[in-house]
Amino acid sequence: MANINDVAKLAGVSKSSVSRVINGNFEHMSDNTKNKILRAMKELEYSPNTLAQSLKKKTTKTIGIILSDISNPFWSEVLKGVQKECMRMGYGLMVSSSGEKEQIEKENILTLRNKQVDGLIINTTGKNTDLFNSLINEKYPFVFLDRSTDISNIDTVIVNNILGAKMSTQYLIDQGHRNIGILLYPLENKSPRIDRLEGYKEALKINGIQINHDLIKICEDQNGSGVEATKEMLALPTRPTAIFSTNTILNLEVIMGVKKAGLKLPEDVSLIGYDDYPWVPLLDPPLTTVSQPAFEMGVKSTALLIKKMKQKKQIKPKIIQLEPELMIRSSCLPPLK
Amino acid sequence: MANINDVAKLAGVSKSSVSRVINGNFEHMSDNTKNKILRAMKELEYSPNTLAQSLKKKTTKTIGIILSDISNPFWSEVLKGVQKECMRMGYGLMVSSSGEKEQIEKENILTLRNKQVDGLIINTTGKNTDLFNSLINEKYPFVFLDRSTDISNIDTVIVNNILGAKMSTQYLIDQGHRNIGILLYPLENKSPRIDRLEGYKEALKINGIQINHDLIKICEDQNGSGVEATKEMLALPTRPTAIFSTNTILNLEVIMGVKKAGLKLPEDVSLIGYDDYPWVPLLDPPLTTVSQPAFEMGVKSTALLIKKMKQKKQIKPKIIQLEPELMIRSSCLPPLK
DNA sequence: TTGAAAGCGCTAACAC
DNA sequence: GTGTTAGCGCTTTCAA
Repeated sequence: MANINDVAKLAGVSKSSVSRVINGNFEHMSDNTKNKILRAMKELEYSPNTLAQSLKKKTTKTIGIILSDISNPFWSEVLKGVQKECMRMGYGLMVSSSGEKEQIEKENILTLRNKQVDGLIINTTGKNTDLFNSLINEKYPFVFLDRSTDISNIDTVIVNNILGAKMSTQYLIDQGHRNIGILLYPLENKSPRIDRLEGYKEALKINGIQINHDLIKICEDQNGSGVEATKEMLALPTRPTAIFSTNTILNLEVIMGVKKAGLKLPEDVSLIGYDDYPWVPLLDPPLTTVSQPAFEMGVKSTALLIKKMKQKKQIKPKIIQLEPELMIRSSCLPPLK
Repeated sequence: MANINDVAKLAGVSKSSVSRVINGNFEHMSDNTKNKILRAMKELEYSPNTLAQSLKKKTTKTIGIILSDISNPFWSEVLKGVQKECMRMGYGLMVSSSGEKEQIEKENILTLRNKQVDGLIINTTGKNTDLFNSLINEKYPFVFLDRSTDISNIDTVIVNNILGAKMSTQYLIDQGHRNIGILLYPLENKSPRIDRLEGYKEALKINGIQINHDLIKICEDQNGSGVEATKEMLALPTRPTAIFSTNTILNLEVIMGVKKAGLKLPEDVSLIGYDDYPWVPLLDPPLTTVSQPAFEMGVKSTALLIKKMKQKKQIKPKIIQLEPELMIRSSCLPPLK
């Protein structure tokens, strides 16, 4: 691979001049010099070493994203949006995944930072508060995606999860349901989970329905736990006539759980899931779900980060809240009398 | 952010010594010096600038992947495997997507190369032969993933697509089907598509079934074209009693197409799809598909690339061929008499 | 309009 | 054991 010196030598000029054409600073350059350099570059198939440029310019034109769980198809869709916006803006993208582990999240952040990426999109585990505070201190640009933390004043792209849960719970209530179960992954510090439970409770409260804690199931993260949880819930004396599932994986496990309990969907029990995909309408039964604008989340968070990186002086952080949408299909029916 | 000079100054030593402890070359260093440096590093919260290290060491410990189409959930699964193996081996990962465009693929490759990533995993559009040849010339390490090209002697991770198509076509024939339709995206130079058509034809041939070109539908890439293609095929005088779909997106479109044609799956027409996911068994009907080891493809291609990068002298390129598996569910029935 | 020289943050050969 | 020095490939003053 040829370098700037090779080009300079071949063109018979100094490397400063070559650098000028690399960076498009021709204004005061003779056409002759310029052409000589251009020709030499072509001949050597030269293209500048981005690493060296970055070291000097102190910017890599690359951002990093840290996902909590790359397994969830929801994040693939988000990633697609991130990727697209990066491409459009001429940025590179480094991807990593924390697997919901605080420690790995921390390492990933540190590694990416050392690689000098210009900014970070973080779908945080919700912990690591100290680290985030120190990033803020250093004025290192980052945005939170989908999940916020206790730390206020961070640019964030988020979906209205209270609304999503409220809408779907209300929809079930409107159909006549009173015993509505909800399945969640452990709340920990994760705002979407907390908010979805909150929205569920709010809807019940507004409608004067007592909260039954047996109908709130916290499933273990990641291992088919939703199937068992569903069966347990359906074995309850106060068996729910409807279930609200708060995660893509859980949606599938609830469907399996209901079948295993020997019950029929939606005749015996109604179901609303979370997140929407092209295949959801083709499930048996076609699932009513809360749809989140995943792709848009990716695009918006990237745009927000890039904007933040570009502005020299601190501007007031922005919280972009997107709205979920209830996709009504045929997995809900009024309860049997 | 502190740099190596700050540490050296604070510890009262030269930066060579600091560099030594960064790189773990303590053997001949006094404990005293070492401790002074360690303390200074901690105090300044120092961590080395990877960019500068890379420029000097001529290796970035980062690889790049170029996907043809990040939209397909299949690639999310592959990416998961790539990500995991990168993590395990201490490599960073840069992700880009060509959207099946030759020109964008080329730009992506060039950009990543300029960013000095140590190697590339390429799920190629199948064109860009000249570029690949020049990479080979420069001894720049890359592996092909899922698709191969005319260029021989490239490390490649691939799935046996002929077998996948043959297995599923044979399965349909065994059920008594003779009129079997196949849906494909444009073959262009894409080996999996070519091979799947080949496998389909081979199975027919072995069983003495004449190929009917009306039953081979090439759908336009990416726009619901599969729905129309299915309807057209089902309107044929020699209407197929079974359909073989060769892509995740097409699977869904065929299901929709059959419904729109007023036909029932699997009673009126059997269907085998390609690629498997947790939600496939929950579709209506539970879909029989050819399952590809997507995650494993990601892991294996990464491992192969890293191995290739590490060996100094050229070793004979390796083709890793993985096997697909037919996941039999209930979307196929013997044809009506 | 162009070139010389310093320096981005680090490593490594060499000298002591 | 430790420091000096040159240099990775580039950009950017500054001077000519």
